[in-house]
Amino acid sequence: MTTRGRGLHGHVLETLGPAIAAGEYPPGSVLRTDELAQRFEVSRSVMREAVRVLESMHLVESRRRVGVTVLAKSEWNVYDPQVIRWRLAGADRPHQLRSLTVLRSAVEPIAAGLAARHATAEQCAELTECALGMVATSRGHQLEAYLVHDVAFHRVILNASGNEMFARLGDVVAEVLAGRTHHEVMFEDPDPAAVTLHVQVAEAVREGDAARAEELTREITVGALQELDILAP
Amino acid sequence: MTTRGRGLHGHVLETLGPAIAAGEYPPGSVLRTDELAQRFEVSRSVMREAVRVLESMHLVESRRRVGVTVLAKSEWNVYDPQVIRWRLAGADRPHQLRSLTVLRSAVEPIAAGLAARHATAEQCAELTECALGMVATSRGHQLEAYLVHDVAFHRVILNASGNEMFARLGDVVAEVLAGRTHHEVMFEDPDPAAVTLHVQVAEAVREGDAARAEELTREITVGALQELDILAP
DNA sequence: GTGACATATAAGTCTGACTTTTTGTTCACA
DNA sequence: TGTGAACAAAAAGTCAGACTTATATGTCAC
Repeated sequence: MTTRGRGLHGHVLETLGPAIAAGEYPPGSVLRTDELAQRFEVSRSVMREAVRVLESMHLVESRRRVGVTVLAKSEWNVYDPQVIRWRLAGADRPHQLRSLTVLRSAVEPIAAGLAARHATAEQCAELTECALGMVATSRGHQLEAYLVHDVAFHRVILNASGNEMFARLGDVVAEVLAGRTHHEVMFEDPDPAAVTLHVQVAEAVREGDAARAEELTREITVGALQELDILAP
Repeated sequence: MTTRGRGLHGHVLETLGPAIAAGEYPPGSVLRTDELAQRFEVSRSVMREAVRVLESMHLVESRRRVGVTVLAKSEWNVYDPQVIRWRLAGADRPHQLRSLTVLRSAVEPIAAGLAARHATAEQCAELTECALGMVATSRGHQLEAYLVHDVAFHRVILNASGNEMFARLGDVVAEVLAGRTHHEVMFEDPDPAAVTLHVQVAEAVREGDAARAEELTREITVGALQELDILAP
């Protein structure tokens, strides 16, 4: 699925990246390019390219006479989709999933409000279609099919907001929703109330009712927070 | 300030990156590594490292027998701090500033609410200090000094939220605030009402009043939206 | 027009030699 | 004993050149 492994340098990244993201090398650890090149059985040039990419993600820092130093987590480019994927693949997964869910809860209501203002007729149609798809697959253990429509729904909202920063969070939301279905508690059919909320959001967007779209989406994200026991008492 | 230019490859990036981010090469444009290496008077290895970094930002895609293709803006990693800086430095600046301000308006109120719950005593003290600094410099054309305190204030809020995704938006907010002071309308002293709001947010966080901190911060961000004529009628 | 094949092209890879920066040590001198 | 300047070693940085591989495109037979 995510195994693109474009070229040798890509293969190195897919091994070293997750390892660093999982915290296998504590901050301050020092690696040497030559040694890494030997370990991965690639030439120094290939290894250097991989290190450059890790450096651009602020996962490591390369300094002369010292080596390649692993940086503290607080330095990482945590919005880099690849970093997010690497972290979700490792031991940090639960923590990462919580952070992302909180981010979602901040962004999506505002995005829905904007979508109600800016959505095109086509986007409104897509949204309704997604919502109907969710209703149709909400019973009878069709969790995978339901997930597809759920992800599509939220993607349309984020895109329709007209804000490029929101639009680029589509992958993040997809990852969170998939995580919930595949790894977290989600044995039974989805909550009927949540399904209804999605239908109502689609309605509100179609009617251009920004305030209602925002409020309804807030209810959806509050539900997501509660599922992870992130309370708001 | 931002001119780190670490190594030759860094110098290449600082020229090529902004050019691409500014849209000088339309999506689909094809560059050749050898040609670029000649143009920048560096070896192919150095050029390749630079291309790899641009590729990790999804600004370009490198394919055999084709070359280095510039990707559509919708593919870019718009949360990469370097990409944000490059775009802010170019013709895209106004558009970028608007996107980021909308993002701010979504995130900061939620972050303030969380800060009210999670802030340490030290963070509360810092916050109060920042707010007082803002008050002290809010009159008499001390715009630069005011900006320093303003940026610090919002950084503390984002950090105190305890959410790493929010915390990493500190640079973004700093950039937006600096942009407003340096390039946009900001000839006179800051709005006294805004200053008061910051003081009140500090209060609310200190008292652990999440709902009030959130609401007051929302008022601040709504003000920022209005300054850019992003209405909410 | 369709499909198999050949060819040219540009990225990808490897190697080895050389340069540059920086750290840490050593040694002289106050 | 402490200070500092010179020195040596280590690791990244840079370069040039030869070679490999994938692939877009054109060619030809059918």
